[in-house]
Amino acid sequence: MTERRKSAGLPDKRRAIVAGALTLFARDGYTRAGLDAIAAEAGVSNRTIYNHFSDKAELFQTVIQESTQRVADTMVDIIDRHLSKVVDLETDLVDFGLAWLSLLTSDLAPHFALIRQIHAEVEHIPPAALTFWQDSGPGRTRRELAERLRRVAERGELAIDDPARAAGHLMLLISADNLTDRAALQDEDAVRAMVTAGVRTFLYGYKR
Amino acid sequence: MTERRKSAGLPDKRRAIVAGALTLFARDGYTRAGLDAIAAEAGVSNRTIYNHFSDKAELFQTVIQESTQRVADTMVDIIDRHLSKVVDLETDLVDFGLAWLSLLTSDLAPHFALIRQIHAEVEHIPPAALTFWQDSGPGRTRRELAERLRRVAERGELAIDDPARAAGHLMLLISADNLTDRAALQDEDAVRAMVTAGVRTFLYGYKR
DNA sequence: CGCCATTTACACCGATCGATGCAGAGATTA
DNA sequence: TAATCTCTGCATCGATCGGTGTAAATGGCG
Repeated sequence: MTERRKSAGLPDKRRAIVAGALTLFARDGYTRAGLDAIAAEAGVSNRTIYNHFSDKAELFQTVIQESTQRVADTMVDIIDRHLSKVVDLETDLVDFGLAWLSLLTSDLAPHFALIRQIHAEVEHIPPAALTFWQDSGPGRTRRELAERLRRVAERGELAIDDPARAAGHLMLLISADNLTDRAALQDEDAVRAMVTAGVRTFLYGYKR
Repeated sequence: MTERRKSAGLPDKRRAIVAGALTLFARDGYTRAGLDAIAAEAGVSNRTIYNHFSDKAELFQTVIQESTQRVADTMVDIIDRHLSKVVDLETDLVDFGLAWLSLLTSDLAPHFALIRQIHAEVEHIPPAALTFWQDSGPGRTRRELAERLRRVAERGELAIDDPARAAGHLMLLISADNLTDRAALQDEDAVRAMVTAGVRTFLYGYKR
């Protein structure tokens, strides 16, 4: 993978650091998360972190990039799996939405807390890093979803003039208010009802 | 208004502190915002802050409460102004959405940055304070909007079985991706197009 | 004027934090 | 074995921060 200098020494230390940093950055935010706590979480010496990253900021950016990469991969997978062959549109969209929402309570959950940290720290993150994240994360999944919707529309099942906007609307309607009402994510029936309602609003809004 | 102890002394000091704290909390977040910086922003001595608030945490909660109160008042005003008497549903909803979005670039803008801070700090805020904010802010506006939509539905212009959910959908569709694509808020035509598209998706999803 | 509450500047404390230096332990490769 | 690299623990530095004490200054009100 990432070619390593020479011999041994750093087998998974770097991975452990990034994983631990994700955990703490997600929960505590950039400023609150101390490097000592990150080192402890990663089971690594404080000093070792500076063998792999020059800076706390660089570590933060690395965490963002790697977590975004992994989550976007998973999301694209979900899109492809549910929307490549559409049989019954509403059923497939609801299943897609349920798979989508299941990420929020999966082992990828810390990522979404990290996203909230990014939104909060937006004034203190280099614009280049922001646009990179935007493009490789939400932008990528949105393009992928838009392309799937465009194909469905081509077959005449939906009337969509702006697939990107439609993709945005669908993602919003599926996620609904998971930010304000996170407790509801525990109730499976409530999740299904929320997703179904969102899909129907989307569907009847775009139905041919 | 809020009855003050006795005589003079604290005319607007407290207001200045809360206003300055809002500015800095919104931009820098709870941890990064220092009390010295807040005092400077408010044109007040560091020590004076502790004459009005026992704690940084208490100051933060006060800022949240007062800002939420004011913004919610404004939002309820907008709802009432645009949706009390509905003439042409789409036109009125679009106008409502434009007024709604205009808040994001108004002098109330710092509030929405503060909201992002709340979302990020959600693990470090007393649950009671969270539910209070949730209920008096987003919850209140949502209930108000839901009530308006319910009345419109009663007159037969919309088919809504769950007004609260419909209100949530409408707010989402109007705001669209203002979080990810904040640059678009500067372009008035783009904003109108976004709002119109959101309203139409909502409208055709709920139209009778 | 004189009482009283508030404000202010300044000094200070203890704690935390990011970051560095260093010396030694461990492991791998030539 | 010797050289090289990483990891580790520890000590430390400088800076920042939340919060307090204090004494002087301010200004309204009797």
